[in-house]
Amino acid sequence: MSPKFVNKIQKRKEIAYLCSNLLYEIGIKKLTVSKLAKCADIGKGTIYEYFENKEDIIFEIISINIYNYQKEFLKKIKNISTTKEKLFFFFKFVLDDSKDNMRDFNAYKEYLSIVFSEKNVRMYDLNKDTNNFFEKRLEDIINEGINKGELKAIAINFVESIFVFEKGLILLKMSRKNFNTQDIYKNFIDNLFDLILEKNYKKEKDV
Amino acid sequence: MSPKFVNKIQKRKEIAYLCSNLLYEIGIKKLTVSKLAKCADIGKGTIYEYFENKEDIIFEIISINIYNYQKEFLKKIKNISTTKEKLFFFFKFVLDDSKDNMRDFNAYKEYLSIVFSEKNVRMYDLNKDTNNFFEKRLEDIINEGINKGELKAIAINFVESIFVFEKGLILLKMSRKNFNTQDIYKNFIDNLFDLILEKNYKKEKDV
Amino acid sequence: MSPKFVNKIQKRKEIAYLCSNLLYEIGIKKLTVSKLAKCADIGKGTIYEYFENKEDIIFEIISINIYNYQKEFLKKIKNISTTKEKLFFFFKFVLDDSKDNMRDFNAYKEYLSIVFSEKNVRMYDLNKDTNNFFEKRLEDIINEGINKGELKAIAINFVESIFVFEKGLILLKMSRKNFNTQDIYKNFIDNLFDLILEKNYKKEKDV
Amino acid sequence: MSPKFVNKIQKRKEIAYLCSNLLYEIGIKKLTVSKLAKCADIGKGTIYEYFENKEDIIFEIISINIYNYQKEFLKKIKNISTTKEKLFFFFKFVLDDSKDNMRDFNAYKEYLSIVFSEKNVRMYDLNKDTNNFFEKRLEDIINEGINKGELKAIAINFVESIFVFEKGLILLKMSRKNFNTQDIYKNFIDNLFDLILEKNYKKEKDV
DNA sequence: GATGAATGAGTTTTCATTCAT
DNA sequence: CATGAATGAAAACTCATTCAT
Repeated sequence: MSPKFVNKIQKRKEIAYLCSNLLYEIGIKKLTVSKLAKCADIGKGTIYEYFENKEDIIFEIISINIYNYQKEFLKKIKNISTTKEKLFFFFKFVLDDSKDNMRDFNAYKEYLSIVFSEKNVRMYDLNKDTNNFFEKRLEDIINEGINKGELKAIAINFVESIFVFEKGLILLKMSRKNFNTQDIYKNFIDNLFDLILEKNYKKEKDV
Repeated sequence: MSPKFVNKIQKRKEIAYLCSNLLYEIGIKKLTVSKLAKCADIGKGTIYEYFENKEDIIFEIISINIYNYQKEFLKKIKNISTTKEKLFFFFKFVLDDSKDNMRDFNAYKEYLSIVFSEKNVRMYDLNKDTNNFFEKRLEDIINEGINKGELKAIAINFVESIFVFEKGLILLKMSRKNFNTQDIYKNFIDNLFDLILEKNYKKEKDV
Repeated sequence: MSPKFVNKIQKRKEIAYLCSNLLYEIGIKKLTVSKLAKCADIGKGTIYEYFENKEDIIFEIISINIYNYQKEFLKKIKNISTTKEKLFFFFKFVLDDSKDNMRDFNAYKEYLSIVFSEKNVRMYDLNKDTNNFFEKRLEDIINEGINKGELKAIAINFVESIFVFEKGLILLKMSRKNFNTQDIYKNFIDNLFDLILEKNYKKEKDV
Repeated sequence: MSPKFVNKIQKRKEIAYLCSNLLYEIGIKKLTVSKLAKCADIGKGTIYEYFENKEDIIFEIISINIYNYQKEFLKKIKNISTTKEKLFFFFKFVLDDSKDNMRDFNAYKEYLSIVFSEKNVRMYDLNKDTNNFFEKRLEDIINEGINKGELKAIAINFVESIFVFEKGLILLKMSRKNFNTQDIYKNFIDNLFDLILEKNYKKEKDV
């Protein structure tokens, strides 16, 4: 609990944050410690004052990225009213081709490419936590929809499948050139809502 | 019978086949041309007689793997009768933890890690073709089920979503330690069959 | 004196002749035994039936090139009448930018680059012989001019300098981009002829 | 006095200078980055901290050699009084067989072997600059001789030819074993001075 | 005699990590 | 604490030469 120790953790985050953009810009394969040091405007040796090795700093960068994405997610979803819109927001990550979102999407892609090619326990754990976080958020959305009377009670059974479906879209978008996720999402969501939307809401939509 | 002229294409495949296990065992990151040569029991230079570069041999290994998997898939699915069993077989890739299947699964994981971290056009193309192949097979399965009266006609609308769902399971299994795909699959398939199975078939099941 | 032995020498020349163009086209640095074999339409191993090593075949190619150039030189110079024209023809090698001549010029450039970078005795000897041949030809030209009364007797003293001057032009043309040898040659030859041309010839020219 | 910041340009020159001898001793063909590193007593990787690639360090070595030669040339020529002696000094490069001079001569030979076998723009440019420098110096020598009344005014017309002649001697010395340049030079210079020396100077000499 | 398949020594180059200052 | 200079292990790739057929 010495202030020195706190500073170390703080500085770790600062450095990682500064390097955040670099990762998704040039990709992990071309990322070097030299470039990271230059990007954070510190010496190459200083990197090793705060990080065990290259893997460590990459992990920190990705952690911060994910943490920020989650924080942002929670903040923004508050302002969304209907369940359908919330679901759409949940899928925004895989639907939105804006520069900002693609930054996050590509960062996640780099992240997965590590997870797939290395047996990195921390990365696996981080991924599990992230998955759990977002699956929980999806559950929240559905539960709220049920409580508000928008959705049928059985909707809760679909949480898992919806979550998996989103992962599938992610994989396809990552592994295909110019893969159109929007159309597939629309088709999916229409079929889904036929099953889980409460009648009065459906009618409103039809009218 | 003199080896004066070697069938280069044939030898390419032989070498790639011999190295096939190495790829999924040690992963692309630790794969070196030296190791590949040793694994195929040939000289380092010989690799370059048959492959342009390291990327070329990796591509060949993966191509062969995928090609063999597809061939095997077509052969085996012929002997399966019911639609439900066929679907299960379609998902076998992501459900079966046997050594043999994990070999293929891990090979595909290595493959995706390349696709994610490099901008390799051939890899993207191969991926597209493979995706198309399997989505088509899924369509065949569903269509057959409809024609045989097992499934409702609307089932065809679900092909895309089922395909995406499988991809989602793949991503999750690849990025999570000991991820249990079976339970999720069962839940998904039960919900799905409630929607697309013809009544008489459902009753049979219930009885 | 067995016919087999004669055939070997003959075949050496045939192979070298076929590869002659390849040398100046791609340069010694990029010349490989594989390419040589392909160019002569024989097997790589066959090269080593007729040549000791790579250096040996390069030497043979260059020898042939030089030999042919000399043969051609002797044939063509016969049809030239005046001394000035003969001298011009002597300098043709360094003045003529035609494709054909540049082929020979570049071949000689490659040749010198070997002589300069390796301590190859045969190359040195070949070069000496070639130098001697052409210096002798220059002497012939000048002597003939004197005998015909075109040149002053002292002209013979300039043979060596003229020869060296030509080498200087060669070096400059080889080591400079778009080096204009013609103007320098004209200037040189005019000054020279002021000194060595017999008066009556000079007058003719002035009138 | 901390070595935290090394003057990269300075160190470049230092390394290149240390490797200078190696180049002319073993020649470019046998020069490897490993040997260069060992010669400069640094690690192989350190070479790449200061040079882009192998070509880059070779270029630096040669540049330094040429630069030093020019500096030395200017310094020494100041102390020479007569034009004839100055001319002799100008030709020293191709006449002097002392170890020191041969070092420079061989370095230039290696340099030309690169220029001849590669299409290296920087090398071409360096060569042009060097040529221009020395042709200008030759002009200075002749002009001075004219101004001092040693030489006839027409001597200036011979600058170019003298320059080319020197290049010819260089080529011959480089491509011939034990080529005697001195005799040829003497013959040349005597003929030349018959033409361009002012009468009183000639008489002095004769007397 | 002819051949081309096989090879491995040798080359350039990269870059995570160390360590003296 | 901070640093950047130094490094060498490791990697991809080349190609002259050998040799079994």
